[in-house]
Amino acid sequence: MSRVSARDKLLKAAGELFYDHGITATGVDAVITRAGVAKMSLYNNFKSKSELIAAYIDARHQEWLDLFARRSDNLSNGWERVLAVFDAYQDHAEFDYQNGFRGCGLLNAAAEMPAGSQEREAVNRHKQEVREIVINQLNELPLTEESGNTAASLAEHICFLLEGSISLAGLSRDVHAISRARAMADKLIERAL
Amino acid sequence: MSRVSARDKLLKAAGELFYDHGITATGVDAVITRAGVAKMSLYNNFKSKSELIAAYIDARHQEWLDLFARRSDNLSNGWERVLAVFDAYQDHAEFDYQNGFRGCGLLNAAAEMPAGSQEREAVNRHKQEVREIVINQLNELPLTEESGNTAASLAEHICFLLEGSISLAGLSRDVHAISRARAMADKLIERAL
DNA sequence: TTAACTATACAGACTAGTCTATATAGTTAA
DNA sequence: TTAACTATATAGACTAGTCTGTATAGTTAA
Repeated sequence: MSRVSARDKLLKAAGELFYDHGITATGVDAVITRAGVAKMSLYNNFKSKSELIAAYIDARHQEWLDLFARRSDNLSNGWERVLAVFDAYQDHAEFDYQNGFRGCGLLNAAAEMPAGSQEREAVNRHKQEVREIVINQLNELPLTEESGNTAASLAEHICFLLEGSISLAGLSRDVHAISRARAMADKLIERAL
Repeated sequence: MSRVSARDKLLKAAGELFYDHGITATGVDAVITRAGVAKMSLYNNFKSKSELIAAYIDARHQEWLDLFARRSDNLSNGWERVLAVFDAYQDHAEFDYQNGFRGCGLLNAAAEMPAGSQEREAVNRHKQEVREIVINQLNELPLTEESGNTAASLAEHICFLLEGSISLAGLSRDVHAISRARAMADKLIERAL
């Protein structure tokens, strides 16, 4: 009957609870209850809560890559594809969250973890990958590199706008902040050409 | 002998532990042990852990206002005082944290709290106040308001850079990201004059 | 049969918060 | 000076519940 594996149910439930209430504040009992699954199904699929957290971080990373791919697939140039990075985050922000938008799930996860932890490193790698995507798209454009305006530095500026706008959008419950940041990035690229 | 009040010891200990390990992951026993204080001294000074958290958020807010005041006191114009906002965060980032820089303590605190909670609202108010400080400083400058470049929108751009750079600086352990964001803000203001 | 699942009980550490009783330092007033 | 009072601190036992993780026995479906 239930052709959804316990593992997938657990990842879905953990995704919702971790995002809404935070990771540390979410107990494994809450996860299995929401998943509608036995406790041993959790520990048969994951060695520990830590491993479930790692899988959660991986899933969010993959989810964003998929959203970006869908947004950028049919676009013709790097400029549009940089803006699609914002669109992917916007899509993410507009998911039907149980208790409202709370910013980037990965940044929130990192905020709960100690410096140097695997979890923070995993989130760091995700953000580096986003930045590299932006750099690669900008490198396709004929940037006029006057006044030290390299693709790398422009990409960093755009990533600051991205992360800052998502955090503040989550805090102020104003999802439009992300599209305003997108417009700022648009103008920056225009000026750099 | 010990002329430091239990309350101050508790706020200091909570400040360190909450920042380093997160709020939910820090138990009240850990706080009183680090403070070197009896448990009843916590509950004589604070009604609950929630109230200690609220006091922690207040203290971080006040701490930033003090850092900004010290950085901006002897500056002569709004341009420099906007850049002093970055310097205040940089000062904050260079504190001698027990376990390394982990970004903005207030944003991290908000990341652990559910949407709509008092704690998130308090952090939101802090960020709004920072933004208003930036707007007020920009309003002292003769901005050429071509292409919709108002003080408010320029301030939002600068605040995105601020929050984004702090989060990414904490993740990548690269505190210099904040000064690179400062340089970006500097160039933005220059262009807007 | 094999593998993945369920249900439930359990261990042991930890959680926030309360309680009683005691110590000490400073203030007030006879 | 002495005594009473107040405020703040201490130690440490205690409640009632939650935490992660394990153990065990039974069920379901390919």
